[in-house]
Amino acid sequence: MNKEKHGIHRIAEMANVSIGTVDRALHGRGGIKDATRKRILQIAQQIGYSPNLAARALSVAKSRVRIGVCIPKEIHFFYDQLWGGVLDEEHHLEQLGVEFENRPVKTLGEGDIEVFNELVESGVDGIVLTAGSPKELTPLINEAEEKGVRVVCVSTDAPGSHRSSIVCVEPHLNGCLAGELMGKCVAPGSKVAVVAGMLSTEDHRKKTDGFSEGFLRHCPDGKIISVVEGHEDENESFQKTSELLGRFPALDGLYVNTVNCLPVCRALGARGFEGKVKLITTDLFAEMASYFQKAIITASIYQHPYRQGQVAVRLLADNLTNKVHLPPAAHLSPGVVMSTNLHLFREMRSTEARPSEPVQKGRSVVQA
Amino acid sequence: MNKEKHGIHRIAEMANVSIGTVDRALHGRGGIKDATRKRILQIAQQIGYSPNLAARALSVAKSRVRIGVCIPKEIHFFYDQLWGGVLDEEHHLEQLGVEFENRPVKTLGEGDIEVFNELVESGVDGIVLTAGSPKELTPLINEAEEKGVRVVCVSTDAPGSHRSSIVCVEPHLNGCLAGELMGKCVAPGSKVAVVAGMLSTEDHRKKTDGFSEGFLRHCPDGKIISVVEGHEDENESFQKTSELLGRFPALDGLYVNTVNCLPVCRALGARGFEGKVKLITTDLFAEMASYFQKAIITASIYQHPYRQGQVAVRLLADNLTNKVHLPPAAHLSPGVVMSTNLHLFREMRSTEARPSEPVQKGRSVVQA
DNA sequence: CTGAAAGCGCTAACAA
DNA sequence: TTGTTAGCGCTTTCAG
Repeated sequence: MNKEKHGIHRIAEMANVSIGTVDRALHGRGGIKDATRKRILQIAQQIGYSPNLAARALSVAKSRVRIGVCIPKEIHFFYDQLWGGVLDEEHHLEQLGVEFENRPVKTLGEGDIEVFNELVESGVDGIVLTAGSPKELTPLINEAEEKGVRVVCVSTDAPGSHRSSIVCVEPHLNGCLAGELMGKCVAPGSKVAVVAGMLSTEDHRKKTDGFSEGFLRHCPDGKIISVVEGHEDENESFQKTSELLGRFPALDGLYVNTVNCLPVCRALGARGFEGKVKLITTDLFAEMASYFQKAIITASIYQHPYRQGQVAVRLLADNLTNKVHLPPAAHLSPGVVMSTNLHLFREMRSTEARPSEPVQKGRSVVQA
Repeated sequence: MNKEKHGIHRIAEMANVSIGTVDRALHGRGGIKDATRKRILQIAQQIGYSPNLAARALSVAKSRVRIGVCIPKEIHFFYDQLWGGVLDEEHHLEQLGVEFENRPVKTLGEGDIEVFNELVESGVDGIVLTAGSPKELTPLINEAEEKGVRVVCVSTDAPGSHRSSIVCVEPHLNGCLAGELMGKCVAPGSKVAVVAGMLSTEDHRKKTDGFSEGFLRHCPDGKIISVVEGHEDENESFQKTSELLGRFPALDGLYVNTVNCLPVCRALGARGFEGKVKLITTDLFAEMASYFQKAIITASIYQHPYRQGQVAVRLLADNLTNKVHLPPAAHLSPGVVMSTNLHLFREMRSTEARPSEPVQKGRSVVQA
C-alpha cells in the first residue's frame, strides 16, 4: 500500500531522508552534508523534479511579495490601456500571493518623485514606474536598487539610472519604423513633414530622429521639409498643420509623433488633402477610426500599451517570486495599424464592463 | 489576541458560520439555507473577497486538469514557434497543477485523427488542436464537446464544428492586410501578382481572396494580373516566379501567401528586380533577414505563432481551472515586419539554450 | 547535520 | 442545513 508520493516527499523517500533535508539541498541552504546534497540533487535531476509553485506561494503567503506601481492616471488613450494590462496581470498574480500598491499620478512626471519615495518607504520589494522626471528620479532609483528594491521602468525610461529593466517600444525605433513605412508608401523624391509634440521632450525628439533616419534610408531622394511642434495643443496643432499645408501644397507625407493626431486629421480634411498626403500617426484611440475609414490616416504606429503594462508587471513579479532572471530591457515591436486590422485592437472595442462579481472569474487573454 | 484571519476563514468568522458553509455559499452548492447564503455573499462582497488560487490549485491537485495538445512537429518555421508558446505556457501552468499531454503529429493533418481520438480516450479535459483535416475531425470534435471535452483550435480551424474556441490570425484578414499594404506601397494603376501555395487549400485561397479585396480597395485602378501556385516546392516556386517576371516585366508588386518565399526572393534577385517589385511575404524565419536588408522584401505579414500557442493554452487552462468564459474566437492582429523592426522578432534571435537546471527557474516573458 | 511538525487557504468527504 | 477534518506540497521553526 505504498501510496505514490509527490514532489519533495518523493525525493525524500527515494533518498531516505526527511523533506527538511531535501529542502535544504534544493535551496543550497547550509547545514547539510555535501554527500547528502549531491545524492538528493542527483535524484531530483533524475525524476525531473520541478517545484509546485502553488504550494510554494501558499506556504510563503505570510512573507508576501509587494510591488508598487506608479503610472499616470489619465483616462484617455495610452495610459488607460497601460493600466489595463497592469491591472489584469495584477489580478492574476494576486491570486498567487503577490500584493500590489497602486499609486497613480495625475500626469506623466507630476508628483512621481513623492510617490516613488513613499513606495520605497513603505517597504515594497519592487516598483513599476513610468519615469516622467528621469533626472530627479535617477538618484532615487539608484538608492532604491542599492537597498534591493527592483525598479522596472515602463514606457518611459530613466536611461542613466540603475533600474533593473525597461519595458517599452524604443522611441527611435518607433520613429524609424514610421519612416520606413512612409518611405515605402510615397514615391522617390517625395517631400514629407513631421508634426511633433515638443522637441525638448526626449521621446519626441528621438521619434523625430528615428523617422528621419528611416525615411531617408527607404525613400530615395526623399526630403523632410519641416518639423513643427504642436505642443499637444489642439488649436496650435490644427493651425500649424494648416499653415504647413498652405506653404507646401505639394506635400506627400506627414508623420505625427504624438497621440494628438485629431487636429492634424481635421486640417487635412478641411483643406481637401485626404488621400493626397500620406498620414502616419502614433498610438490609437476610438476617435481615429473614422479617419482610417476615410483614408486620411494611412497607418498608425501602435505601442502596445496594454502589453507593456502586462509584461512589466509579470517580469517583475516573476523575478521577485521565482528568482527568474530580469532582462535589462524588453523592447516590444510596435504594431502597424491600418484600416484592415483596426478593429482587432483593444482601443476599438466598446469598453466592456468590468465584471462585478466578488467571487472568482478571471479575465480573458489579450488579443492585440 | 484575535489573530487576523484570511479569506474564507475571515468570512466564516464574520458570518458566524464554519468555513464549510462559506464554501457552499461561494460555490452555489446545495444544502444551505438561502438566508445564510445571502448573508455570506453579502459579506464576501463587502470585504472584496477573492479566492486564493494557489490554495485552490493546491487543494484540488488530485483531481488535476489535463490538457492534450496536438500540433505539428515540424522543426522549422511556424510550428516551432507555436510549440514554443505552448510549452512556455505549459511550464507556467504545470506549476499550478495543470497537466499536459503533448502529442505532436508529423505534419499538419498527418495522423491528427488518431491522436485526437487517443486524447479523448485517455480522458483529457480539454484539447488544443491544429485541425489539419477539418472535415474528418469535425464529427469527432462535436462528439468530444458533447462529452464535455473542450476543444480549442489554434492556427488552423475546423470552422463547421462545435469547437469551443479558435485562436488564429484570420486568413482572409491576413491577406487583406497584405493587400492594403501593397495597395499603399505601389502607385495607382499598378499591376501585382500572387504566389500562393495551392488554391485548393482553404487557408491559401482565403488569403488570396483577402489580398485581392484589400489591394483593390486601396490601390485605385490596381490590377491583379496573375495568381500562380508554388505547391510549397522550391523549384516550382522559383520557376514559376521567373516565368512570371519574364511575362510581366512591368510587374509592380508580388505577394507570397505561404512561408515559402525564399525561391521567390531568389528569382527576384536573379532577374535584377530587387527594389522594382514590392514583395510582401508571409511569416518569418532567420534566412529571410538578408532579403530584408537587400530591400528585396518590403514587408512580411507575421502571424505571431508563439503568441497563438500561448493564448490557446492559457485560454483553455483558464477556462478549465477557473471557469473563465471561453471566447468563441481570439483573432490576433497580424504584425507587419519591416527591416526596422525585424530584429525584435523571436525568429531573429539566436536559439537560446533551454535551461537545464532541475530546480526552479522560469522562462522570461515574450516580446514579439 | 537531520528530523518532525505546524501552517499557508482551500476543497471535499464525512459527521452531526 | 451546518460543522469538522484531512490533506494538497512547500517553507520554516524548533528539537534532537
